Amino acid sequence: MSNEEPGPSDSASVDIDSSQDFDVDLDDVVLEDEEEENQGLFDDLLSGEPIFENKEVLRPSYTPHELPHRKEQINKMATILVAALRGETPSNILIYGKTGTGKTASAKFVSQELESTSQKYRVPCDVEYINCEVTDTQYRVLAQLANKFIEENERLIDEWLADLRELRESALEDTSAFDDADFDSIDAVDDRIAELEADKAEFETVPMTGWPTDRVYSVFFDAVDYHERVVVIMLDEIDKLVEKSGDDTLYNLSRMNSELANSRVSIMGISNDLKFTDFLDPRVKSSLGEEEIVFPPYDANQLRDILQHRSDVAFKADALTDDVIPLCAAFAAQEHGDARRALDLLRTAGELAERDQSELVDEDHVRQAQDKIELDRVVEVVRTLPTQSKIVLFSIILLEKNGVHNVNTGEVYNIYKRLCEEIDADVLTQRRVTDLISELDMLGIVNAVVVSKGRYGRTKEISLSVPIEETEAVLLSDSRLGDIEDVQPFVQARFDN
DNA sequence: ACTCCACAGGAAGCGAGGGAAA
DNA sequence: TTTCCCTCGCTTCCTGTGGAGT
Repeated sequence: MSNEEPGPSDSASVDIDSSQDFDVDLDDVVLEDEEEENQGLFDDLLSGEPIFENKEVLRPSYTPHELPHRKEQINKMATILVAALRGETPSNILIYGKTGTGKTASAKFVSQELESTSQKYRVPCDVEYINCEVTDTQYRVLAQLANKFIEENERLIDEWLADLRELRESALEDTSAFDDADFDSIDAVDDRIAELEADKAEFETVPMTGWPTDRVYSVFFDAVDYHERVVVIMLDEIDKLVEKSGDDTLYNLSRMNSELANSRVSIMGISNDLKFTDFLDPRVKSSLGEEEIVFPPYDANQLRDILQHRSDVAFKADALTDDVIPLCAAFAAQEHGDARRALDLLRTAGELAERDQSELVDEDHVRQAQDKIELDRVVEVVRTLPTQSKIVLFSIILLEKNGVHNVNTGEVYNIYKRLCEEIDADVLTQRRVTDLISELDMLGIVNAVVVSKGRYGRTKEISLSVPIEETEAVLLSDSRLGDIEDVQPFVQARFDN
């Protein structure tokens, strides 16, 4: 404990010092060279009456303290999880609902409440959150959990050690300190301290990769079972985990309880996909789905409520015209009642209004925001695509630009091969290109439908579902694809065949 | 009723690249 | 150093298939 204190504060002070030095340097430069021009660069922007009061509450990362229209689901979760506070194992829970229906927000809210209540009543209870879209293999889930619990155990041991040392100090002066404690001599306390320190030294963090999975499992198991507690493991986007690496993880987690001596584990799965349990082993399915909670999509009225709630905090009074919120709600309701989308729209509309130096957010800004969000998403997705996918997408664009709609896989592959030769990239097999096209389909960049043309075989009919000019521009900004100068020959070759 | 196209997409497995342990 | 282990992108080999043409 005592040796920790100087450490962080030391390094922190160094950081501050160095950054201050840096600032001073910068200021000097600016003052010398460009005083005039820089004056007022931000002043103009600042002088416009800002529309926002607190933009943070419109961001997806913000967890509200109140979730309108989700009382029922939250109460149900709480009634199930309250068992944890009595030291019993809560039933496993499965939560279903489309994106932006408040699943994650509600679950996080409940788990925060659970943890704070458990502290109040001094019942050991931990909630661990894992997003399975990021952590999508058994190894990684177990490793992440293991490390979190090791960290938690170390923190606990430090706490206990501090208590014990305090007890030891006071006992040295007056043995009556042992009256309320579990120890009756200094030696006993010393033994316990030594024991805890040995335990702490034994913990080893799990590396990102390298270990056999069963070893990770046993480290995780020991870390959880280190002392008495109830553990709730929240697996967000659990369907992604099952899709990618099967149900082994869930099987292992759900049968843990029968082997744990001190602690109890309960799983809370959150899924976008109502049918993902179809792929599960029946045993896993029944144990996981002990309790199911469904989050229905919000309707336009509910979305309006939510937006109203947040906008009261987010915007200055009277910054919105009357039709802004209903319009955001209506747009988002079309997108299967996605509240995240609705908030995004509202925030972007506000930003656009701010950029216009307008004092009011109006209907027009919302419509612009609708387009902007979609375009931004596409640009970002396309920009970060791997090179091979970019080449495939570019092939599709070339065909589309030359008036060939509903292209099939074979045609795309032919153009793709020529492009690869041109820019000296590896040529992948058609099998692989099929997969890349499916990925583009899932990202919503193209639309690929399997159709049968009878005598003329079965293939995918592929069409672009994003604006062609902008997408092409993004692709050409890639250094490798930028080399392609004359594209005509590629498409021309197609008509020659 | 049967054929047969042009693929879709599953299964297995390879090899490079991350890393750990002996 | 060698030997394991996990992950990822990819290939090879394969079986499956809707429906126009016959």
